[in-house]
Amino acid sequence: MTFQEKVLHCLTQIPQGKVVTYAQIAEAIGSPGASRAVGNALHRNPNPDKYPCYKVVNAHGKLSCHYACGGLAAQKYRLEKDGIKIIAGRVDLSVYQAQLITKPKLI
DNA sequence: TAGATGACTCACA
DNA sequence: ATGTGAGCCATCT
Repeated sequence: MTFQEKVLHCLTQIPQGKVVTYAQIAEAIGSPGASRAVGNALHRNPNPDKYPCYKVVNAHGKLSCHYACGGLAAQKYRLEKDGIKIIAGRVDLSVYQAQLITKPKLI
């Protein structure tokens, strides 16, 4: 399982109405600090339709301005549709940050 | 194999 | 609050 596979798998584990940060994913897949690499994996997301990459935000809860699957507007739209309130272009991590209990390595 | 790149993060001014 | 600089990891060229 490649790094990208792990990242994508984590995306499928994000509960509806929640979001996660890049660093969170990196830590969940066993590579804490690889937040940048996570961004890379999402950038090369092979199935943007299957993997909810729009649920991934940076450490400040802000949406990625480089989101390539419909643009920032689409990302915001999907998040709101998931029940996530966007405030000033960002989400309230203290409320919407999900706990990534995903452990691809153990499965 | 080495160097450059990026959807990041943290610390400091 | 905003801007800059350095560190980080996986992938690309």
